[in-house]
Amino acid sequence: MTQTPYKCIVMGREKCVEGEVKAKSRKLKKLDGGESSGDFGDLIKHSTKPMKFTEEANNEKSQKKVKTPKAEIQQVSICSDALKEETMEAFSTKKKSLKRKRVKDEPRDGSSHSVSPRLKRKTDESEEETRERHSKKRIEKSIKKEEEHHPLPKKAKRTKEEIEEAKLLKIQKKEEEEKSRWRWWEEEKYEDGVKWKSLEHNGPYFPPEYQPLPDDVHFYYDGKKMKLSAAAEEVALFFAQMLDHEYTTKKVFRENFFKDWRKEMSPEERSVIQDLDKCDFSKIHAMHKAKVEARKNLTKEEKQTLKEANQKIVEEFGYCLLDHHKERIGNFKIEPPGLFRGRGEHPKQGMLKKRIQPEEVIINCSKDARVPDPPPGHRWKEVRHDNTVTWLASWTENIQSSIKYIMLNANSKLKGEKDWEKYEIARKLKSCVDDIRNTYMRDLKSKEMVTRQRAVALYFIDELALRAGNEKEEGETADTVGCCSLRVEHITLHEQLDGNQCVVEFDFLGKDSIRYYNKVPVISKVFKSLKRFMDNKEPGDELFDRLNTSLLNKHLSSLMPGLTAKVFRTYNASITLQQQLKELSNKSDNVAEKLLSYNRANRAVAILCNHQRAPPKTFEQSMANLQAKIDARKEQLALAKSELKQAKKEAKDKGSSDGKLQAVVERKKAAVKRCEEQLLKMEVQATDREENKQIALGTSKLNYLDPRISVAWCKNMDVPIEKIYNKTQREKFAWAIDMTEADFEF
DNA sequence: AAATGAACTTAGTAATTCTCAT
DNA sequence: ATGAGAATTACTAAGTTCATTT
Repeated sequence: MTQTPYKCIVMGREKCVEGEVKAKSRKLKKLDGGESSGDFGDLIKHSTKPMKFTEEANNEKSQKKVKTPKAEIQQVSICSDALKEETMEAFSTKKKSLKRKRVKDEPRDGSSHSVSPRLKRKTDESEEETRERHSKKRIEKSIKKEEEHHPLPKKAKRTKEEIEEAKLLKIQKKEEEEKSRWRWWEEEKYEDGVKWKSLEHNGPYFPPEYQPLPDDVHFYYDGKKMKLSAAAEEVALFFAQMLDHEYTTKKVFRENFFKDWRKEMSPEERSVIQDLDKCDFSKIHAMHKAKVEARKNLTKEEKQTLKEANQKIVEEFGYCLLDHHKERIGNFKIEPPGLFRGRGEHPKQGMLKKRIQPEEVIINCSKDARVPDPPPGHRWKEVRHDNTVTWLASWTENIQSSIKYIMLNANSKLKGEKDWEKYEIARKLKSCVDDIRNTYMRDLKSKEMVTRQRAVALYFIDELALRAGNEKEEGETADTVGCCSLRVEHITLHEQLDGNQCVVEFDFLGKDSIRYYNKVPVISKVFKSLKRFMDNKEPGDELFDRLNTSLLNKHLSSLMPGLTAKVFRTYNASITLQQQLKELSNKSDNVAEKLLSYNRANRAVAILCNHQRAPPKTFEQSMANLQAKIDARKEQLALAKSELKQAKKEAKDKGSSDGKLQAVVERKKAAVKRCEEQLLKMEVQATDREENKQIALGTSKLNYLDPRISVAWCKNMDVPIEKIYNKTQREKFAWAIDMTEADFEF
C-alpha cells in the first residue's frame, strides 16, 4: 500500500474556540469488555532491549559505529588540524576525521571521589591548557573563515580588536564544547533497565520565599482596606498578577481559586471575605505591573548583575554528574506555587498549586555519591538510590496528585539514547508496515466486533496519525480524546461529500484541547464498519466501545516487538519528511529555495500531526512589513534594470570596444542580479511565513523527525546544518549529526 | 480486569534574549 | 543606540506506556 500520509489533511482546520465542542452525555462505561491478557510482556522486554540497535540485518554505518570499542577512540589525542576542520566546515560532505578525536576527558579516574561536592566543571583544569595549545595563528585563520560564512556588515563602532576578541572567545567556547562533549553513542549500552552507574547532583533549586507586600499596597474588600495574613496575601497576589489574563474571567477558574484561597485564610478573614466579586485587587495588580515595568527599565549594568546571579544558580543546581560526565539538568527548579493553568475547559483551572517543601521531595542519586544538602532547617522526604530510573528528584503535585520529576536535558545521554532508540523502532516498523497494514485490512472483515474495531482504529492511527487515546477520568481533566476514546459525536459520516465517496468528518478536541478537524475519504469497508459501530448509540457513547489502548497495544506488540500506537506517529512523520524532501528539493536550487523545500516538507509533517499554534499576535503586521520591503525592492530592481538598459545602449552607441563603458555595463548587471537574488529571497521568506501562520514546526522537528534524515539531506544538498537546527537542536541531535552519512535512509 | 501508580515523551504558551533596520 | 519583531528558551501541562495493586 503506497501512502501519502498527509494527503487527506487539507481541508479547514482551525484553532479551537473555547467551548466549541461540548461533551454531551459521556458514558465511559464499556458496554462489554473483553480484554484477554496475552502475555507478551516478557517477550517484548527480551527482544527489544539488549539488542535494540545491533540485532537488525540492517547495516547502516551509523550502527556499526555504535560498536566501536571505546578504548580505541579514547586514546587518540587531539590533532589540532582535525579540530580546526571540524570547526570550520562542520558539515561538509566529506568524511569526518572526527571519530578519532574523542577526548578522553575524564578518566573514570581512580580518585573515585574526585566527584567534587560542587560538581566542579570537570574540564576546568584543561581549559587553560587548551587555550594555549591552540595557537593564535590557527584561531585567526578560523576567524577569517567564520566571517566568510557570516559576512558582518560591521560599521565598526567598537574597535576592531574588541570585535576580534569577542569572536575569538566565541570560537574558543565552541571548541571547548565540542571537545568536552560526551560521545556516548560510541559506547556500549548498559544491560537491561540500568540507566546509570553513578549519579551525583546538588538537589533541586527551591523558589524564593514569599515576600509580603509593601505597607502602602492594599487589598480592599467591599470597598474597605484590609490587611491579609501572609498566607492569604500570597494567594491573592497570584490572582492579582493574572488579572489581565482571560483566565480570571472564567467562572470555573474564579470558583476554584476562591475556594482554595479561602482555605488559606485565617478564620477571621474567611468570615469576612465571602464573595470574590467584592474583592478589589487593583492596587496589588498595579503594583505588580509597575514591578514588571521597573524590571524592564533597569540599566544595563543592573540587568547584567541579575543575569550573573542567575548564572550562578544554574552553575550550582543546573548540572549533575552522570557516570562521571557533567550533564545539564532540564528542569532543576522546583515548580513555584501559583494558580493552576490547565488548558482548555479544565475543571481544575484556578486551583492553588501549593508550595513544595523539601520534606515532600525524594532525592535519587547513587549510593556512593554525596547526598545533596536540603535547604537549611529542612530534610528530604527520602533519599533513594534507584539506577533503573532517570530522575534526580521527584515530588507529588497537589492538583492531580501526579508525580513531578527533575530530569536531564534533551542533550544528555539518557534522553539522547532513548530518542535514538525510538527512531530505530520506527525504522523497524518501516520494514514490516506492509504486513501490518495487510493484517488490519483483513481484520476489517472479521466476525468479531473487537477485532473490527481494532482494525478501524489502527487504520485511523496509521492513516491520520491520531494519538492512541487513553481513557481519562471524567471531571479530573479537560474533555479531550484520541483515537480509542473517540465518541460518536466526534465523527460525521458522509456517503458523498465534495465529490468524494465515503467521507468521515472528524471534529474533536485532542491533546492540549487543540481541535482536530478533518474530512477524510476512507475505504468503504471502514465506512461501513463505522456505521455499524454507531448503531444504537448516543452521541456521547464511545465509538470503539470494545476497544481500549491497552488492548490495542497488546495486539501491536504481538505484531512487532516494541510496537505501540505512538510508533505510527513517529514512523509516518519521519517517512513523510523523507518522501517530501525527495520530492520537493532540487540540488540546483539556491540555499533559500532549498530551505523553503525543507520547511515545506516539515510543514507537511506538522499538518499530518496537527501541530498548531496561535497565529502570532503581530503576524499581520509583520507580513505587511515584509510585503512593503518586497515592493521597495521591486522598485529598486526596476530602476536597476532600466539603468542597465541605458548603460548597454550607451555602450553600443559608443562602440562595444570602449572598456570603460563595458565595465559600467558589467557593474549594472551585477547590481540587477544582486537585486533579483534579494528579492527572491524575500519572496521565498514571505511564502514560507504565510504558509506557517497557524502551524508549529517545532514539535515535529523535535519529537517526530528522525534527525538523521535532516542531516543526510543537508549533506546531500550542501546546506549547512546550522540552517536547519539551531544550537540547542544541534546539541540534542549531536549523535545524529555525528554519525550520519549522506546515504542514510530512514 | 480494572484501577492506580510510575516514568517518561510530547505539547503549546509565556518569558527572555537576540537581531536587524532605522 | 533603540525598539520592534523574530528566535530561543523556560516552563509545565497533558499525553502514552508499562508495571503494580486491588
